[in-house]
Amino acid sequence: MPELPEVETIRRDLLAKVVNKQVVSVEILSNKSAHNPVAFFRRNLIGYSFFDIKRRGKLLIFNISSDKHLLIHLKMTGQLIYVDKKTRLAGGHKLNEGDFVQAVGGELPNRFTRVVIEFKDKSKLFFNDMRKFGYLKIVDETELSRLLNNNYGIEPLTDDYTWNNFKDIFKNRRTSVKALLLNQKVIAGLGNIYVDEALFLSGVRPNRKTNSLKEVEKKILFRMIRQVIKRAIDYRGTTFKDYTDSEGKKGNFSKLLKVYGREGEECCKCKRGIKKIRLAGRGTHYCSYCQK
DNA sequence: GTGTTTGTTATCAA
DNA sequence: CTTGATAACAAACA
Repeated sequence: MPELPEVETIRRDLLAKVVNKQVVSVEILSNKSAHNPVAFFRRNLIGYSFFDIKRRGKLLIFNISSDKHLLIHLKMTGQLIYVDKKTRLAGGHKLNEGDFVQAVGGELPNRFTRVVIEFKDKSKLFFNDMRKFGYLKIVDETELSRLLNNNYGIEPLTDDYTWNNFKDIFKNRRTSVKALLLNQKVIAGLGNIYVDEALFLSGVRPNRKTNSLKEVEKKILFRMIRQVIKRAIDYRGTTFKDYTDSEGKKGNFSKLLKVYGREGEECCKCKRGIKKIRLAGRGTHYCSYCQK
């Protein structure tokens, strides 16, 4: 379940690993995963390289050394794992730490590998995706700006993330604060895990209507969202099930989660039980004492 | 066989 | 027109 911190971790890692390396081959093992005709997809990658990697919300944007861009969305179970020549020639992709999660299994490609991009230095980038929700798509400048302009709200780690912009997202809305924060067109990058965490850190119940939040609650939420996102990036993301970084390693933020996945456990503040309900169609975790 | 997991979109309703 | 609520998608696991 890669959200902003996980996608950002992958972006930073891959910047150092694949930028300015020429693509020499592209294997598409599942047509569903590449959202272009196969011939178009291969023709627009082979022979080119990526000169930069950007991110908007949970979407990765690889700038191709042409006028095009490779979009990669991991959705729920997507992974991008990079293996260099040395590791490949060593006869396997197992890490000493034994850190590969189950879905990777230590072997690449594996049965969930959908796309493989090989670079001139014999390194390879594997796109694994158990559930085939994720995708790779090559778009031109026009389509890219259309997508970015229409689908993404304020971005927590940029200069756009100001108190003025944040408080505006509550205007003229009356849904639950959980649904609001999950809406990528309102605020980009949060998913189920970090919404629950940010609301706990702010002492706000997920089912509160957006127009019921007091100014001070919104202010705390504004700060806590940025804080939890930053901390999670510092810890290289959260692995709850399938997420791994570009080396197949798990994220370290999992043990710092206060409510997500902790149904029935003691609240770290008040020692009462963490509750789990269904809200906005999602499993929702909170403390009914600490969150008002 | 059933329920559960979630990012995003489609669809329908208000 | 806008906004919201919900189903659907897909695959695996308990």
